[in-house]
Amino acid sequence: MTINVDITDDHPLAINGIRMMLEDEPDIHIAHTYTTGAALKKGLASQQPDVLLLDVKLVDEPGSEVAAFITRNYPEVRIVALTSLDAPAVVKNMMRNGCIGYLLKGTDRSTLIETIRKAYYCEEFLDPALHMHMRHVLSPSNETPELTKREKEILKLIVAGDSTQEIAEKLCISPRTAEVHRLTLLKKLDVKNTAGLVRIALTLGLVI
Amino acid sequence: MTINVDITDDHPLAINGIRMMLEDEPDIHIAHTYTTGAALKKGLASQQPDVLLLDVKLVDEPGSEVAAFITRNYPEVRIVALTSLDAPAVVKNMMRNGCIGYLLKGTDRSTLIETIRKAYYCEEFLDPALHMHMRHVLSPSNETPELTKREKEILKLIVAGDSTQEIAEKLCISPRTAEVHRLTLLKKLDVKNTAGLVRIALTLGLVI
DNA sequence: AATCTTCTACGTGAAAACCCGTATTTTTGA
DNA sequence: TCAAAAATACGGGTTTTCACGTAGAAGATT
Repeated sequence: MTINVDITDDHPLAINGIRMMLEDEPDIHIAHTYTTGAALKKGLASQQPDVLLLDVKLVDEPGSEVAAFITRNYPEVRIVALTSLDAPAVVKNMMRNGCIGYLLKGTDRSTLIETIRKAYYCEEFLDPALHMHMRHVLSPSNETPELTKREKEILKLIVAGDSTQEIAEKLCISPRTAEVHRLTLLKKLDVKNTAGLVRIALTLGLVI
Repeated sequence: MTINVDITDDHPLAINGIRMMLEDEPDIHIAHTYTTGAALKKGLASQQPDVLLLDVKLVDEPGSEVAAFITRNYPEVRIVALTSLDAPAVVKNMMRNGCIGYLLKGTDRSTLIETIRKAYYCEEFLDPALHMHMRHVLSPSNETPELTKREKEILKLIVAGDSTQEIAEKLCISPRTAEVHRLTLLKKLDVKNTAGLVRIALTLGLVI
């Protein structure tokens, strides 16, 4: 039995690091590695791995959206998020989008291997480093509402520094409407001002 | 002749990746590796490398400040920034704080080795991937003003979501003064609103 | 067909942010 | 030591953001 593993990380160095950790395992085979979400999607079209190690921050699109895409189109691929981000909202976001495991990049070799084997058998695994704080976060009572397409659009413009007026002009909508979206974002992301929106958007990888 | 190299990166995986790239070079010896700025500073107190590979984003403090600290206290250490950030302002910031080289994490093995050797002989080296766009950026006519200690303090609070009023209370200064600092930041960083401040601060690693 | 969500649009008012100044004290550095 | 830079504080004004509403149209889902 051989577990085929794909790796997607925008840092070739990180890919090398993972490869080094796995190369002595006879039952784990690194099939393909990708550095962008686009390359990954293209590669998956022709061949799917058993387990995919997926970075949360990619250069071309948010890892959460890549995960959602894969879950929708290739549900048999077990996705393990592998990242340095340990914010509860990030973990929540990735798990909700179909990841079966979540590892921090500070993980050691044996944990990485164990996680891959568990993922292969469709067993969920969270990094021990965040297990403690995550249980209540991942409970249904603590759901971060998902953002709509429009809201993500607005959020990107806010991060880019556009005012409500400018957003309205760019999207050809009323300033009132743009403002409503802004206020909805404040509530959904549970922050109180623009600074919070930008910070959340950047740290959660909601925008590129 | 052996070049002693230290590596500081908050991702152990990245450290492994770098180590793998360098382990077959007889003249390069990896002396110490660190995952935080604090650990690096502590280690440097007892032993300094010839060349330090330094990530721009660390968990405990901005890489630019670590670079400034090392340049001030251990000027004989040649610092090579090694990061995935390719924004002109980031490069500028690191070079100004004493780095002699700047590599992107997408770099290949031979470039990494060449850069380390050049750094050892105090030769400057910028990643070819950004060489084109950087020349004019690094010219003296295009200087980003440095932020004062107080301004960095204010900036952190802004990123944290505090209003001018709240900042004034926390720092025990007049709201007017807090506002002046905010406006100074807008001008120095050449953005037009709070969203821009937060974005710049986070992408440049000015705050943690 | 009915329902739910999303996107759209509007009103009002308070708070915050932003832009133009001036000016004193403290700190830094040449 | 003397000049420059930084930190402090204030006035008056416009623009933007934020909070509290209501409500119709389009689309998806059940």
